[in-house]
Amino acid sequence: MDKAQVASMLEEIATLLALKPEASVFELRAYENAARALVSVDGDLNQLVAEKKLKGTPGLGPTMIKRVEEAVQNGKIAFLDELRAETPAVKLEMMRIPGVGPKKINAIYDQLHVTTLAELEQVCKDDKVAKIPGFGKKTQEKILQGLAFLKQHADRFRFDVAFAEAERIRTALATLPEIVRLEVAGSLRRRRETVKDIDMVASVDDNAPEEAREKIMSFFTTQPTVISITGKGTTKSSVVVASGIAMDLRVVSDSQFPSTLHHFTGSREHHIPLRRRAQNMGMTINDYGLFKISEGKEELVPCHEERDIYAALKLDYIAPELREDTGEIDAAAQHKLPKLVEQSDMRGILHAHTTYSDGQKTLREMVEGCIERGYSYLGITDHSKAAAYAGGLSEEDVRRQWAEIDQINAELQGRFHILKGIECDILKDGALDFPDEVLAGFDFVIASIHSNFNLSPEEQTKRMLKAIANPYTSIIGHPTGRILLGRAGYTLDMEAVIDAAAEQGVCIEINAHPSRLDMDWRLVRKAREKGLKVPLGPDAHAIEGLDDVFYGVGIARKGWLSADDVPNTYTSERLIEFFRAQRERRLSQ
DNA sequence: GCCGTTTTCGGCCCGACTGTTTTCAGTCG
Repeated sequence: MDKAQVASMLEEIATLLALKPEASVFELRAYENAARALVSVDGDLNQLVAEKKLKGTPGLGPTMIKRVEEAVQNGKIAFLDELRAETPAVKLEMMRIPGVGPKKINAIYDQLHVTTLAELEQVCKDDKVAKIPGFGKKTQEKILQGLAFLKQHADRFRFDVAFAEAERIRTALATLPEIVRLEVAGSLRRRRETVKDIDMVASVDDNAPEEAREKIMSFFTTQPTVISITGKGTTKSSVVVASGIAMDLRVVSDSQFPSTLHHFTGSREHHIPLRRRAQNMGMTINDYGLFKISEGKEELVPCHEERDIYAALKLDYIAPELREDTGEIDAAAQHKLPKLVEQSDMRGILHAHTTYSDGQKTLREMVEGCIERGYSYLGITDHSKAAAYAGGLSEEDVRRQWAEIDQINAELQGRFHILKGIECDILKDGALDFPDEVLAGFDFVIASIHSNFNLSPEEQTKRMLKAIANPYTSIIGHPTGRILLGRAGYTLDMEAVIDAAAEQGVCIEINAHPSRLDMDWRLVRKAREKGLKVPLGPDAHAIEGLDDVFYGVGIARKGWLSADDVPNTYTSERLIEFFRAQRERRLSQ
């Protein structure tokens, strides 16, 4: 039983408590808090429990510790089982319908006794839901729409999909002279790997006439990518865009813009301690501003930018990517936030493929793509021979590629440099796919798993640890193999992997492909704390794939990385020396 | 259920929007 598993059990308790009319909302919140507290605790949970080290963790009181211990020792929590037993499964399913919460669920259940979502759909169609006191036609229609939406989508979208939709509309809106400031907010601005919807905030001049807002909203709701309008007013409008993502636009007076943007950027988890801090300082925050409370009256604290809000709370500016309540507020108070890596820090590409294996472009074309984008080096990493499905390179292919690299490097001397790399398969037993004498010829080696995903967690971890122990391994590629919204990835003990990599001085990449974003930012954070270097790999199979670095930068920032934590921000000379020293140190161990 | 430089009891973030009502409950972020 690991932390994530126990945390999800605590979350389930919170949800089930929400469905119990007599339960206290504060008890419920205590379970939510405990779940999050547990995830961010350091160390192996079994060991923490055995050594009684959970005591003193904020958010984990005596009851919560008892629940966690029970989960670890018995694999279950009796209280959770009790709640499950007394809660019909359909109530949990109904929680996923937008606009439907515990109160409505209980009312529908008590009055109509539905046992499945299909039955719920039927009683809506039979006009029975609208007749429940406090309900009406619109609520019934909204439930039907929500059910249809649930059927169509798993209700989350990949970052890149949502980002592209948001950019289309943002660029269009930016042409309106009425708009003073315009920003994407929400989880998209925080660079979450998947998002539920898109939030956008625009401002108009404080003295702008009502027509200005109306014009903006009409323009917004008639964009070509809008497939349906779910709400239209002068302060907020909601639409669904082509890929099925819901999108909200809020229009506020420019003086309110920083507060509104901040509010809708979230996260909710970040805002809770921030508001508590404000309260302790005699202030209050809402989406219209920051107010000083004196003698019962609220006095606006002028904020021209988001930065001013944090400054008024005696905090360094907290970048949106960090607003997840994972210690950023304390760090900001103590001036200990890192200077986050930026796209402009990136000097070269590590992890790209060519026509030698499964890439679509030649080595030379990939080099040209890098030069056009202002990069000064490319670490080329085609597949090794075990990846037969991807045209993995034989030793002979490798030597042929090295010859071409030497030739192009000679041509481009002083302007651009290609590093000889390989994405070498980690075989089932943890050995690498080339013998040492071949591996020694590469400037660097990315070791990745592409087969045997279904080993037991123990075996998979052992396999990965063996690959890390190989002195020629420079970087571990896409460490969990997950495909966002597609597959979970192989199960292995990532904390053990990070510890081993830290001990041996091996890097773990952030695979920047938007369907992977692997390693996960929560793990990046842990890797940084252990002192790992984390390169960004676009895993490009075509020229445009080089641009995926952008997604990786977002994840690196969410993992609190600075430029110095990311080797491909180094100059090519420094990077080559970094890999050389890494190998020398490991061979001498 | 958790927590404490005003507190071991009495708080716990806050406001808008929607849909239903005619003054408000529920949901959301």
